[in-house]
Amino acid sequence: MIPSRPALEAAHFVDRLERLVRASEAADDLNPAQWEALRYFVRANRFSRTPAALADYLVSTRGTISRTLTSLEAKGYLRRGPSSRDGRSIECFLTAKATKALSRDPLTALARDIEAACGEDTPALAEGLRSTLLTAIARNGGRAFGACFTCRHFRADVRPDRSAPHHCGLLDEPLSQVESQAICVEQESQAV
Amino acid sequence: MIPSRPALEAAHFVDRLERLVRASEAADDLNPAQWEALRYFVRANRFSRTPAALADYLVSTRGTISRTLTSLEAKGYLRRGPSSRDGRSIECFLTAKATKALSRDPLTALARDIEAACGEDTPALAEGLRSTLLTAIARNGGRAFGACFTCRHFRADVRPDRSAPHHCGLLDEPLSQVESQAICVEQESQAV
DNA sequence: TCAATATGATTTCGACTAGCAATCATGATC
DNA sequence: GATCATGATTGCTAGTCGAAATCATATTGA
Repeated sequence: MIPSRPALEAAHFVDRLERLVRASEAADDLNPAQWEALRYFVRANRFSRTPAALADYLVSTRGTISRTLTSLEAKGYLRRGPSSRDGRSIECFLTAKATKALSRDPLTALARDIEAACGEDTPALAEGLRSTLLTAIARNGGRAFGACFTCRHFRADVRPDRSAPHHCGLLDEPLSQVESQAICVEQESQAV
Repeated sequence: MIPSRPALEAAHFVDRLERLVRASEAADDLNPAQWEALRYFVRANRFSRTPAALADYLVSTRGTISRTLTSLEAKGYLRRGPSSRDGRSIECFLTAKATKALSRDPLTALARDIEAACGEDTPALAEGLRSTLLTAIARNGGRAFGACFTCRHFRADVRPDRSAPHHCGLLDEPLSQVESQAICVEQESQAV
């Protein structure tokens, strides 16, 4: 199937926009892969802050990710520690330096441009891109990494604990309100 | 200014979509930069098929581009020759091998996903992205590289020659119908 | 229970890429 | 015609990536 001209143009624009972002990223002392790692960890829930999950998210290899994290840790953006859930696994935490860096994330500049250019049509654009992403991920056999609360294992308000009222049916763990908004490596769409 | 949530999400989706494309690109014997060079040259008009124009388009340096082109030439995707317009300049031509490679461009797969996901909203998505790109380029002080016929130097149907009826007022050159659709390094928006 | 297998993280290795700065040639300017 | 701007390339260096090997821990199933 040959895509229509608007579809081809849209793909080109995605490509060029991303290249502009990458050009800005080099200005800091972080490279594109390192930026993406920071962006991931700040949005990932506690089941998903591992090198392997990041490798899946970025469609990269674990070896490559390992070195990216070593580099981030050396520069003081990240701390690695053993996982309490799995003896093989490593858990990653962002430092205050990382949080500060994220406040000047070049991707935020792109978001501003989107808003300036699209105005009230921004939500429609976001929805179109979201559904495109899901289509593309399905085609490539990858994982969606959607928000926790959109998952079919999510159970809302089933616990008496007010600080963690929700529940993950897959991992059998309580979930706070904030956690339910985070992205999760295990997330699966509601629809069957 | 802090962007709205939909704007931030849209930016994230652009980022992730591009990463998926990059992951597919590695499957061929071309790397991302080489793919982008091929995509550029197949769409660039004859005033724009130079290393310097490509460097501007990709927001890269001429040294880097020079090496990318050397690599493409060694692999048989590209041919470099002297420019007839400028003794310092080099003109690049894609080979049949490049044309064939472009038919399996991973970015075309993205275009298909866009069309599958957005259906009749695809043109609206393309417009939103186009106007975002123009905003982003303006902010970064770059060049737009728009289609020739959208340029303020473009003069339609001013020549008797049916094979090249249009005219570029900046370079003082005749333009064919096909050329007027191509992207141009000199393109400037109509609006003042 | 315990061997076989799967998964998670890391490291080594080699190929490649990027940007910077220097160099050389040609064009444009005054 | 001297000076400066522009176009292309290359040496240098730092850094990136992926594949494969290695080691540790979990999981599975006979």
